Amino acid sequence: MHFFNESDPRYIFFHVSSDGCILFRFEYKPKKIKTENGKKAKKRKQEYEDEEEEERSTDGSKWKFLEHKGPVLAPPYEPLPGHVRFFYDGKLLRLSAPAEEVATFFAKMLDHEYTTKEMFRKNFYKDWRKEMTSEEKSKITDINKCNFTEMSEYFKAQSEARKQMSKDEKLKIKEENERILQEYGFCVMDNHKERIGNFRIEPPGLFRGRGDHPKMGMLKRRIRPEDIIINCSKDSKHPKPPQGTRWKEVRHDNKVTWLVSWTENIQGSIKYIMLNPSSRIKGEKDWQKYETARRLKKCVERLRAQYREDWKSKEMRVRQRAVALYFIDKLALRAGNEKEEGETADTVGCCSLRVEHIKLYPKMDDQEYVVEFDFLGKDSIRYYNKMPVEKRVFKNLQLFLENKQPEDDLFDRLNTSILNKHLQELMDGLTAKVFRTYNASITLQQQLKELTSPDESIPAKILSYNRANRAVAILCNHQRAAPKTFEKSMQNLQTKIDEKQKQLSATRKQLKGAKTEHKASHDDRSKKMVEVKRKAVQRIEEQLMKLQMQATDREENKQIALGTSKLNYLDPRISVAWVKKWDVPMEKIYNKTQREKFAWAIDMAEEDYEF
DNA sequence: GGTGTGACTTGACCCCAATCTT
DNA sequence: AAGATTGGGGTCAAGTCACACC
Repeated sequence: MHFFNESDPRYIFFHVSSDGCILFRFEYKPKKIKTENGKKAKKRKQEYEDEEEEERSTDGSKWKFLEHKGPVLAPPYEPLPGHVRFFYDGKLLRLSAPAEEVATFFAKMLDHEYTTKEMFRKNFYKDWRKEMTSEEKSKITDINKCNFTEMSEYFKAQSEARKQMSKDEKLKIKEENERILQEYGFCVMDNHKERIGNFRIEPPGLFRGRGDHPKMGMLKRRIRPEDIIINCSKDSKHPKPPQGTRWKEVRHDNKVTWLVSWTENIQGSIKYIMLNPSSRIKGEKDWQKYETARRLKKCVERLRAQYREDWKSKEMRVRQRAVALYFIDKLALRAGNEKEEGETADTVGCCSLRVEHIKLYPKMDDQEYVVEFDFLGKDSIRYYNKMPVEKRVFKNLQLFLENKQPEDDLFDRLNTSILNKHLQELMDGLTAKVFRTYNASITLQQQLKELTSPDESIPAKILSYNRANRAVAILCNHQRAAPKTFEKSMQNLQTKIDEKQKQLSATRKQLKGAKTEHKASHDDRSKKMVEVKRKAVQRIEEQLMKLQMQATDREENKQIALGTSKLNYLDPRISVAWVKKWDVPMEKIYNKTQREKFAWAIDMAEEDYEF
């Protein structure tokens, strides 16, 4: 059997009226499997299509046929060569293989700051001891007496050697990776060959949580076939476990989209292997998400009026819900589920805000009723913002704060489940996160409208696009650490600009000279010269402008990450429409992967698309 | 309601290969 | 050819939300 490799998605969609809102039913048709030629194939094709028309009905099944090769397991541990030594308390100590493996995890991280953190060291040491022989346990009693430097040096040398490999060797590795990708990186789901997202099982190592994580440094154990659940069709060719091993389970659950799962030992949560964002199943979901956000657009004013009304409610519960919703809407905060204390870093979202996270200022500078937010959100990224709010919100907040300690919940009568139940009643499919999607997308659309000037150049248009994107990223608080090389790369760019500037003035001077000469001689040759110089000036001006745009863009982007909003919050059809409207090449906005992920939108949206 | 679990989306950061510069 | 830079992909942690069960 062989497959199409080029993706040429086709879509069918229906409008379904519900509650005055238009719903879409997504029917995404990526490439078909190309089977044998001839009548038989034609007949099969017809069968597939007949099947497809009736599929995705009401029973919640996600697929009918699923076949894959299973995961790629982590490579087995390779013991260190004899010359790499470990010292305890200054004395050479030969470690057993299991203890050595865990020690190498630590050694590999030695240059990272977190290996100096007490919590990291403590957790590592505790888990490391579990891997030691009783003899090792009795000898090694203090992690501070462990010397991992030779191991660390060895790994550094290894990675150095890898960099120094010849072209041939590198090519071989590349080919091998390609082979593995071809073998394990694709599956067949309902007549389509689809790319798998993460087909490699996570290798063992030391857990590194984000922020101040209580479990940092713990051993993330090796996943064996016996830990792995395979999900595929009964009538498919089941993936084979490695010789002499067996899977934990092979199941055939078409109510879920994952192919492989296992339970991770740090939090005890389940990890999955799923399809790539370019797949039908992910694309449909993505489309659906934006359609829900568009339905919110249609009723958002009604909901806003409602929560403003609720600020006056005599029920505390309702007031809290209404203020929280106001924050979610206005500031694009996340819902804020409760978390188990001591299991994860201490971070919050809207519903889990605590008294200590906000400060109220009846007056601040020339503004009234200012709320200052300062808390750690997802991934322990700090959210800091000062916002003037309406008097009624302010008064409510004062009320919520009464008689509370800093560590008490701000919204003590509210959680995400209550909030989402309420939202569900207001609009079918509405949850807290839809507001983020809606506000992000609507902001992009508005900003694009506002910032794009019809007669600016393509680079200027791209700057406008990035600025619109940036407005969203700021709204959603998508920050990044300023790149380590930021200052330098900025400087380099500035040098380039200075040089261009010099070049420009030199060329301008030449143009002037050419003009004078032409005035004097009036011959063809001097006329040509003027033209040549004029063109040169123009070209250099363009180059200079492009550089300046780039510099502005980069500077403004120093601590802002655009990727997350682009990938997860912005209805791609807005961008596609914009690109088509202004004749900006699609590649300037979406790279190859993004174009694959958003193939449905590129296909669907015309320049008049309105979110 | 409260709690636990499962499935799926969102998120920042790291690394490396491709590309650009010297 | 070697070194520097950068974009993009991969990684895997950390969210959201639905649902089952009591």
